[in-house]
Amino acid sequence: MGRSPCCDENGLKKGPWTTEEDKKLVDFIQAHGHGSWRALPKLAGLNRCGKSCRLRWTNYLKPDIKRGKFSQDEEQTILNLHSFLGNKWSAIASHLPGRTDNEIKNFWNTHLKKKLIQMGFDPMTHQPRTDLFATLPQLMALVQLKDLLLDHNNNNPLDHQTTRLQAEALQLAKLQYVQYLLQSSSTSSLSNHQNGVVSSAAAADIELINLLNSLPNQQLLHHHHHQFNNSQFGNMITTSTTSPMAATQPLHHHNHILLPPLCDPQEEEEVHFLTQTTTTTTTATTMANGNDCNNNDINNNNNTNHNNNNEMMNSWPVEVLPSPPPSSLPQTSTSNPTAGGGEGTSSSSSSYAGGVTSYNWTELFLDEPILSEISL
DNA sequence: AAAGGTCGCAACCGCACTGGT
DNA sequence: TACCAGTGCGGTTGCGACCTT
Repeated sequence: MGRSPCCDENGLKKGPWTTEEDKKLVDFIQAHGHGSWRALPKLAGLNRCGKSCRLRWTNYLKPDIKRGKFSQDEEQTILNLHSFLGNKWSAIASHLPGRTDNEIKNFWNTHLKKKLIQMGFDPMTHQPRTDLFATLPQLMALVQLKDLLLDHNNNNPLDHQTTRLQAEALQLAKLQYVQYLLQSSSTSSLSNHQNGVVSSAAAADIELINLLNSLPNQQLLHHHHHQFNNSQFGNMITTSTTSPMAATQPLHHHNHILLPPLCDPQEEEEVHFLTQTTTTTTTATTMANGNDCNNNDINNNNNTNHNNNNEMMNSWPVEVLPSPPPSSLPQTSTSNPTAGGGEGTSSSSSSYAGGVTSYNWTELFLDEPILSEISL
């Protein structure tokens, strides 16, 4: 069970590989195979440890490695597999020819996880998060939207009613979040902590906290003359970040998340889109549908709410597969991922598909009294 | 133009597992 | 059975590129 000696013990080189080193490694492996990775560096004339050589070869230099952007199919495959394999990157990679576990892991952490969070899905379970806190990105978007609409349509300063609603919405959100923290501390989060495991669901919370931190402080304080007390909000953040989770998770700061995008945010023209909208209800619905990145015909959306919900799902191709049993959700057990849960190749299952198709943002929005009030 | 911030990816770290002795 | 080398794997970090102010 001994650990491999590390590179720094022998003054071996670390860090980025040069083209010369790459060439030495490739030439040697093509001529002799890698054999023993530990012996390889000396034989190949490299001042690196074997582990570093192995990583460089498997993650970058191997001839069959596919590089470049992930396709929609690949993206969907990753989502499907992750929904029941969890962070078993190597297992996921085995279903994506030419892609390495490292590359998939990076892609997940930088793109797909954010995407799910923005949509209100728990990236750990791939299920919709029904607590109000999970809907905060959309709630904030709605509040912002109200501002935009008023500014655009009336060209007037914000009225008191709007700012009051903004404050109420955030107060409600705050209370909901505190309740959420209390509940979760006695259930999943706590058990995860006890196991020394940091759940991605809680990581999602941190991301949302950051979102909260970035959005309303400026906006509300700017418009609301401090009716919504900044220190109150700050306390909420402080409370949350003192949790064991927060202590172990880096606080990634993200830019504003205005809408739950299903398309590439870079392709969205949010301001243009929003300022063309004439009613809040329409916009909330469109936000709920989320996928109309290239659709400027708002009136059409207004008449096709339900259809668009389906289109939303279609915009992100989902394999129609049976849902796995709960036990096959990502776990931290040490069981072999290939042994349980039926890690099939073409017949694999996905809870993700079921979760998405049963989820309706419109209902979530309009069932909230405060949001109904805003949308009137 | 420059400084600071953010993001994405390559590489590293360290634990876990396997098989040989 | 214990030890050790080799390897697999998931989490984390460092840094360059790009973006924003």
